[in-house]
Order: sequence, then C-alpha cells, then structure tokens
Amino acid sequence: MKQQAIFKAMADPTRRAILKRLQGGSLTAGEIGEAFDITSASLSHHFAVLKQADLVRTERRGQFIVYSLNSTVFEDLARMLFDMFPGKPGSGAKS
Amino acid sequence: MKQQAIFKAMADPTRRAILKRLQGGSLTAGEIGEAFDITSASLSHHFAVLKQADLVRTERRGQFIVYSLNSTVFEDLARMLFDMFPGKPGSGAKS
DNA sequence: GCAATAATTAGAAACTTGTCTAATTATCTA
DNA sequence: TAGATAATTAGACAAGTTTCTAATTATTGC
Repeated sequence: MKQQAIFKAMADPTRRAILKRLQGGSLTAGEIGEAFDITSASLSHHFAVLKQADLVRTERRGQFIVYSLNSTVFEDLARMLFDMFPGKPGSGAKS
Repeated sequence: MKQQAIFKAMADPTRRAILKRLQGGSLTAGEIGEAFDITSASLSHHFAVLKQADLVRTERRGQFIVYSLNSTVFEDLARMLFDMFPGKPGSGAKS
C-alpha cells in the first residue's frame, strides 16, 4: 500500500467525488465525466492519479474504458487509520 | 468533520510523521521538531494545517505549546472510509 | 481504408504548497 | 525591565498541481 500516493489522491475533492460515483458500480470514463464540469483531459489526469494509488482498476471494453473501485485499498487505508492513533482498546491494533 | 482539510493535512509526509510522533503522547512543538530536519517556522506551518483539520489539539504550558492527537477525528475518518466503498457486508455502513 | 467516437498524452498557464529567512509575540527568570 | 528561550507570523520563492487547448492513440462500423 503506497500511503503517499493514496493520501495525495484522496486530497482532491474532484477525485473523491469520482470515487463516490463509482460506489454505485463500474462506469466508463465518459459516464463518470458527465457529472463534472471539467474537460475529459483533466478527468484523465485524475484517473491517472487514482490508478497510481491503486484506488481504481480499469478494463478496456471495446472503445470504452471501464473504471471500478478497488475496495481492498479503502479497507487497508481505514485499518491503517484505526491503528494510527492511541485508540481505546478494541479499535484495531492486533495482538 | 471537514473532509477537505483532513485529507489535505494527511497528504503531506512530514505531517503524517508528526502525527505518528504524537501517538506516544503529547509533545511540545520543540520536542516534535527534534525529529525533523526543517526550520521551526516550517514546522509551525504544518502544525497550523493539522490544527485546522482538527487532527491535533494545543495547550500552552508556560513558555511551551503542547500538542496532542485528537483521536476522535481519526476514528471518524476511518469510519468514513469504511463506509465509502461498496464493501462486503458488515464492514461499516449501519442499518 | 476512412470517418467518427472514446479516451489519453503533451505542453502551457494559473494557482497552491512547502520551505526558507527575518521579524514578531509570549513567557520565564534574574 | 532586560535578556533568553519557545513558538508563530510575514513575505518571498521554487516546486508541484489542476486545469485548459491541441494533438495523439485505440477502436468501431461503414
């Protein structure tokens, strides 16, 4: 898990919105773009950042490229955060 | 919980290292700074970002300013992440 | 093969961030 | 009150980010 890439990716509101759109299931780049008032070039840049953080996965379907969430990384990140503070007992840190 | 401020704060490696140092308990600005090869002015800037995100709390103790983690925000953030993806059942989303 | 559509890459402009030095504020102690 | 120490604020600058337009790549269907 590349912490730096993940946090950097999550730091932008547009990228978080993209991730949110993907909660409902896989979407093509174009479908995701419909929700944003931004060029497809800028979108592509955001996709690249998200991919580098391994937060999304891609698959080409003919002319289209389909994006989907990589839930595993979210879980890892959440766990990491739970373990990152001196929390009450039972909040995460194992053994 | 100000998502934007929190993610922005977490996106910098120095700030994450500061938070990590604070896991062991409260420290003064100076004590935190010992671990970093960076001016106290830059450190102060990072503290300000962390405070704005409510990730740390401060308290003046005489000449010193003591920093401590605000665990609540970490927990909230972790929970938010758990709920942010279409996870397997039981991973967080209530009801 | 060619035109149309989907998406990315390249290069540039505007904005933001992290860092520095210098100056300032707050507190302690003699 | 003056000097010393802890920390922050102000202002400047280099590096990184987000966005754009224009050009390029990949695929479909005639």
